[in-house]
Amino acid sequence: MAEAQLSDVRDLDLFCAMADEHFETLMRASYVQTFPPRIELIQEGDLSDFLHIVLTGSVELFSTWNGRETSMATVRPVSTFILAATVRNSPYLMSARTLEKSRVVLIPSQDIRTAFDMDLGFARAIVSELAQCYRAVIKNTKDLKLRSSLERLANYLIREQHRAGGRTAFQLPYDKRRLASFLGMTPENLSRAFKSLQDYGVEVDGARITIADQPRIERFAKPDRLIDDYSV
Amino acid sequence: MAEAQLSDVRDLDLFCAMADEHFETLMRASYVQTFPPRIELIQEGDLSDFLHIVLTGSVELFSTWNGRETSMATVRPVSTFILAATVRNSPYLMSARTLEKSRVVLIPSQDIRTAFDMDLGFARAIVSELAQCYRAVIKNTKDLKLRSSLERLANYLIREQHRAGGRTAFQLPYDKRRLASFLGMTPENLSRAFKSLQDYGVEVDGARITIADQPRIERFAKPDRLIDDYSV
DNA sequence: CGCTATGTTGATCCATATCAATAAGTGTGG
DNA sequence: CCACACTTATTGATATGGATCAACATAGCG
Repeated sequence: MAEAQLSDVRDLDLFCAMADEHFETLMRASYVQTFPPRIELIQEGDLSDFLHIVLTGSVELFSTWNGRETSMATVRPVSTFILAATVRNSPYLMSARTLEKSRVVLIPSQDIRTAFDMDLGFARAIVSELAQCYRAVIKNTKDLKLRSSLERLANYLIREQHRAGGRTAFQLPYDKRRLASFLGMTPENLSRAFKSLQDYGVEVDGARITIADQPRIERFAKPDRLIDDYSV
Repeated sequence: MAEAQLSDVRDLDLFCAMADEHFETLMRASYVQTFPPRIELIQEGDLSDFLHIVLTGSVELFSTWNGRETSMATVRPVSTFILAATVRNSPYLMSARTLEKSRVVLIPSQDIRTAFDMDLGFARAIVSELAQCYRAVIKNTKDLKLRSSLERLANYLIREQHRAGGRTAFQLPYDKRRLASFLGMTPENLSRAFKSLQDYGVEVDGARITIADQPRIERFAKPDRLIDDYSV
């Protein structure tokens, strides 16, 4: 693995408290691979052999049932995914596919479990990461059950704006079809929802969003730290 | 704490691998309290001071936003709740109220974190528990996003039947109003959904449900281990 | 034994899905 | 480098699942 990438991994919350020796052992056991777009990295139901880390590109987590499919999350660099399946040694509950050309680290699940037992800092980090993932999904459930699709979109845009550094204009990070699925709505309904938000000072030009009237959209969206704050 | 209750706690997955000494320290720092029905034990947004364990009775986890409320889960004996907030030392994302008279153990969050650092068996159990909680919420999200309300009800009934030992007849564990909210629907809609399921051989008499034609309801519900199996 | 909360049923409304047609990109191979 | 195919996005028309409103029934409970 290239030096720069290695240090990106090292800097992850999950690894930064780990002893050098243990980290190096883990990395020696790992693989780095570059995948083209739209490659299925993981199929739900498969047994968890590796913890995955996205170095570059992006990966979509999605699930299917009875011929239907829904987008569950998008993983962006640099972060891990399917940690829960790894530590429980259980089948994946979600599938994963690259959205674009992506570089991914694969760490054998067994080595993760071994490192957990040997390194208290790493153990603490795993717990912290898992708890954060849990809380993120709870927030997502609240978003889904307590808000209408228009409210979900409005709050999503406010969160994305925040993630883009708070600028009034920013780009949607992936296509609208996926966004619709992530927000639990159809592409047609998303398209109409964007139009409705024009009344609240949101301008849409393709993937470029401009929040022209911040107080107005926030008055409508009512963002809540117990749903929308990533840090809490 | 009474001997029988203490051993119930000891037998929890979370504590059973823990050294005696550490478990006793934890229990000495804890409180046991009995609460009447409909008491709010936790308010979302409050800081997490205690890990809670339900010994008897039952506790509802719910969330609110903008004047709306939704039921997130029901905790039944003997299990813990809000472990994630405890380990992250963060505000609760859900409120909790007793549904009936309930006996609850309160373990100071700080003692949990101390025990984590001293006892590898406990650390492993916490990780395992958190990962399981995470996976439960993911399953719930898949249920919500991939299924109609009728399908959610049908699968819920099949799961409850399983939990009741697989008998054809069983009781709903709490009132229909809460069940509706948990399933993400209105009480009126739930009432009609129950009527619709009569066509699939489900008989409803108050809180008593009879699955008269198991293959029929399963053909409709299409239960899936990656959504409905608690053990996976 | 009434009172209040819960559950049911009917009528209606609304948010969102579905179906259909078109437009606009986007990538590929000739 | 362009033409074609294919996917994505938009828009309109319509259908429908589920919500809301209202009335009534029922059942715990003080």
